[in-house]
Amino acid sequence: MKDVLSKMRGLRLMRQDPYQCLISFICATNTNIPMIKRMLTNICVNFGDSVEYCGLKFHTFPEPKRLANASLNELYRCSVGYRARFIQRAAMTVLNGKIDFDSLRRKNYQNAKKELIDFLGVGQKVADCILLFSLEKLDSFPIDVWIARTIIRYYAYMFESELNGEKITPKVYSIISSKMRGYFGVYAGYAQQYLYCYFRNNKN
DNA sequence: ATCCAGGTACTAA
DNA sequence: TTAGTACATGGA
Repeated sequence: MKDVLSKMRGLRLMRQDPYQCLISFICATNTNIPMIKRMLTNICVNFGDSVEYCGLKFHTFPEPKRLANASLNELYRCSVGYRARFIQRAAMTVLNGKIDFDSLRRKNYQNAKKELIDFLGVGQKVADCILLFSLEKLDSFPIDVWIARTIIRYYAYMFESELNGEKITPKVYSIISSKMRGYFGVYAGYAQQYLYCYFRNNKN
């Protein structure tokens, strides 16, 4: 960690819009980063508004209303596959005001996480990402395949062989999560980001 | 052809 | 509660 910190110094978390973060990470399940970018670009091009900035054209992220009213067939054209249903439902829930991100921001990690997992298409990992990237829960420690490999390689000594291979079952997720959150403390999320970026970009 | 990718829902023990 | 399995898509 000491080595990673010095090499990645300056890496920072942002406060992404929670709704955009929710939709984005619903798209991020069981696929790869280039594909995620493609899905989100498609969503913006198909449903967002076109704007011009510094002579360049962009498409905004569509408002909840626009996505909630999109048909499944329209969503399929964004190459989101089986996620179309989840995206539609999530947008509707946000539109209806059935989820209040500002209140989640005031709650602690555990309670906020419980509410996020109520979304279809949102499990522990996606919830942890929203908590860390949008809701200021810096003690959230998202576990994807890459951070899992890093932990198995460098932190396996902390576990009593509860890690069956590399498969992140919900149970294994909980075990790793609580162990890492306990170890790194209130800035566990920053620890996760530094480890993730370092070991993903350097492909060790 | 088969596996994998910033996992999750569903079902049956 | 906990394992097995299906899931859309596209690249390797």
